[in-house]
Amino acid sequence: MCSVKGTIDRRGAILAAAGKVFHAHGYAATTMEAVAAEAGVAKGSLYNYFRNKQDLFTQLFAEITAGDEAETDQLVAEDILADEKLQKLIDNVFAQLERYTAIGGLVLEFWATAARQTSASSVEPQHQGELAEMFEQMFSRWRRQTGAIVTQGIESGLFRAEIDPEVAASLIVAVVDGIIVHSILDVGADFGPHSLAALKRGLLAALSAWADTKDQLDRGEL
Amino acid sequence: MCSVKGTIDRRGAILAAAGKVFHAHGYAATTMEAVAAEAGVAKGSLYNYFRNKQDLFTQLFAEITAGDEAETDQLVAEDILADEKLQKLIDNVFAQLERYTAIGGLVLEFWATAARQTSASSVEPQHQGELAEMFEQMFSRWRRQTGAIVTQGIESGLFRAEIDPEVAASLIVAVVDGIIVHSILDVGADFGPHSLAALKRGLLAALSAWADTKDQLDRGEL
Amino acid sequence: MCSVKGTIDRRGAILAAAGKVFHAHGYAATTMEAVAAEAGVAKGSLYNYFRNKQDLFTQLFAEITAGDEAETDQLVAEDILADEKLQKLIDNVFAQLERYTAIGGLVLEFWATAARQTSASSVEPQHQGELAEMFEQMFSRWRRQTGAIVTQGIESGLFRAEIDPEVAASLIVAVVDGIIVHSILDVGADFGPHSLAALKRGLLAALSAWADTKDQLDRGEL
Amino acid sequence: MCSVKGTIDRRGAILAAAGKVFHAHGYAATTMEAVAAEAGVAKGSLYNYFRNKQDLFTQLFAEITAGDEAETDQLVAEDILADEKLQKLIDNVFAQLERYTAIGGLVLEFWATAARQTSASSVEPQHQGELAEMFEQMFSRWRRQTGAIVTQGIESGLFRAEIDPEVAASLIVAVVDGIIVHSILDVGADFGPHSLAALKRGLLAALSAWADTKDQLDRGEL
DNA sequence: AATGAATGAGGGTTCATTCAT
DNA sequence: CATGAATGAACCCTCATTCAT
Repeated sequence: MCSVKGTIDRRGAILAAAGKVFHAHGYAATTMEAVAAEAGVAKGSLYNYFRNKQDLFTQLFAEITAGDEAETDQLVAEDILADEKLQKLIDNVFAQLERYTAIGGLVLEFWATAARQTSASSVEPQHQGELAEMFEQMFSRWRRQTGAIVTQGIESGLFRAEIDPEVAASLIVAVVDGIIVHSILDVGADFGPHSLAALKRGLLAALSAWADTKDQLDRGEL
Repeated sequence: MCSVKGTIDRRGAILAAAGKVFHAHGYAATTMEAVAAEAGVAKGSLYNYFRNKQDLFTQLFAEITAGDEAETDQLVAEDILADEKLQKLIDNVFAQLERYTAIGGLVLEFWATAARQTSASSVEPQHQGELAEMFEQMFSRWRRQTGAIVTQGIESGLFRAEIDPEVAASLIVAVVDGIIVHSILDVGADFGPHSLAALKRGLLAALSAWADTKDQLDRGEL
Repeated sequence: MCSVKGTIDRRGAILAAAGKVFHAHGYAATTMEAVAAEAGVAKGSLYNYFRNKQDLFTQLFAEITAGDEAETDQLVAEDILADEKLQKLIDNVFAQLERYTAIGGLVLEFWATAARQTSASSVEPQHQGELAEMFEQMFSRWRRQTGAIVTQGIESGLFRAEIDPEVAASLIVAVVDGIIVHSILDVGADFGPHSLAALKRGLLAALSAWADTKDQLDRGEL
Repeated sequence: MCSVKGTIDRRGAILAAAGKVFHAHGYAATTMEAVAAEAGVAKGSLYNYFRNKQDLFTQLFAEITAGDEAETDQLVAEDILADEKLQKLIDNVFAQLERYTAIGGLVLEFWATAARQTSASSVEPQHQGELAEMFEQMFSRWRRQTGAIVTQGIESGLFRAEIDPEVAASLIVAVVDGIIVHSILDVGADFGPHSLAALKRGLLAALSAWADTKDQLDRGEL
């Protein structure tokens, strides 16, 4: 409405381009020129929307992860059994495996490099902190939400009472992230529907109170 | 014998320095100058031992992972029960978590960037191939060894017969690597002895034939 | 017209600077920094106009030799006697001796080194091929044009019929280039107007049919 | 006698190796390491025999040209006709064309680069002067000897009296060097026996007193 | 806002030369 | 004399960032 002719969403276009290029080449090997070319704008224009390369990356990350929190919070609040919730949670992740893989590579790389730096570099530490904080938040939210589901399961008697929800959440998140990482690394492991089912079965087996689980098994539901 | 004092292990010193600097700054942000400084040698000296930066990295990786295969193969061949073997395997990994963490960041970064690419970069593809192959081998060995243990467990009736050893191995490796990654990223999750025990318990619960597991649980062994 | 003042010809300035510096120091001893300094631009700016050092050199060569072909072709086509044509051709060369001397050193050096090689060097063979091809073309054009004049002379009865135009052209070009080389090397030989006249006289004596030449000699024209 | 076992001529071996490598790669692209490898000695050993790279090159040049002077002086002193002498001189050069080609490339390159330098370079100018002087001497000797033959020819009435021996010598040397250069550059010109004969014929035609030459032509000797 | 030429610090790598053994 | 590891100056080239238009 306010954008009449060619006033396309430049910022969006740049972010989209950045997503492609960062994913294709990694952070270090991505040049601002390549992003500009992919976005169809001039190199200098990037700096009208983003302070610098790191800022571009940070905002890209924010863009990609935006919306995840709300979605998952909604799932946590749904009125279904905890085991089903957990399965849905996992299904959701794997349904978006591609997206997570895309961003995952960047997270890994970025963390593996700049974010860990203590000294060095002419990059202003401020920006790094921004990204580090975003990472931290993403993971802690992820654990918190998973922990909530586990707690629900324990409270409803579905999961074994002696389970520590925090520990369980950490481990569950670790499995899922491990799979994502293996997918990113494309390391030979195959995570098709078969593996996915096995994963869910295994997780529930580990979490479930025996009777219930056994019943489910008997009913052939797992 | 005649070379005790003066014959310093320059190559070793450089590798050690490279390990530190790579770990601290990541691959891209590590300068050969920094490595040289850390090693206490001149920049040019690095090239007496390593063809280039990539070669230094590759050989560092080889150095760090050397010995792992034999050690684990030995474990696989031991004459103990599969569940105990699996626990030992995991214990081994976590006992060396620090070492894996050190190299892990580099693996992640490297894979997340250069290794995924076929085009780009002026780096000779040969070296990337070398490293890629080493990665591939490391992971596939890791899965193979884990799978062997799972198979042993199934054959001895300890683990449920319907388990696909390959799938199980992939998932187990994924959990473990997920934890390593989380450790690398230092993302807020705590993987102390408590979590470790829970992990082992959960894994065995997911793998075990019910009766046996239940017995063990009854005996309070898990 | 609207760009009179500010629109400096950066590329031209760099080429001019490169000409000076290459000529003064030779290819190998010329640093991009020196060229940049001479041109009054930053080091990095060179790479906005030329892909690399070789490309700069190649384009410099192309720039210098541009226009020669057309000019000489025109001479060949003129409606004057072959012996006069030949003399004009030589006069032209020597009138531009300075320019040929400037570029000649580079040609010699380049050919004497990199261009002879197929292996070695990290330089992309493509560029060398480019330059090698330009050299080849320059020399073959040179011979072709000279050969055409000789043929004209033979056909008109001015030159001896038993002369092989190709051989004669090769030799004539060799003399001229030999003189250029000696000038480049500044090796003590003096090629003033006196020598030039002697050269032309000698050449025509060697080429001419006896009767005519003798007549000319008798008339004191040579 | 004084060299019993392995005391081979190290210096000679190095020079031979240097000749090969310099010829193959040119001065700039030749590394001391490559020379050492070719010679089968350690890099450091080169510096026991030669002060530095330039010195090695200079001494190589001296070695190669040694003996030429005496040989040609002998020819000049022989008791044969001047035209035959000239032909022999040329024959000699072309009989050794390969050797001259080998050294020629280096002369050209060296002159084209280091020797012309006025400022710059950390190389001590002293060495350059040495080489420059050697070049100068080689060419001036070459002209002097040729001039002597021309003078003999004039005095004996074989060559035209009005010829300036110095100019003629300069031109003759220029032709010959031109051909050498073209051979070095391998520029498409073919200088087989046919061309060689034509060259000699042409030269004598240009030099010769008419009657004599005509007689020779009539006798079919040219 | 958009552009893209200009910048220049910095990185990886080479190699002539030295010197301790 | 022989060796070859060590050195470090220097080079080519990249690319994030700026700024005049």
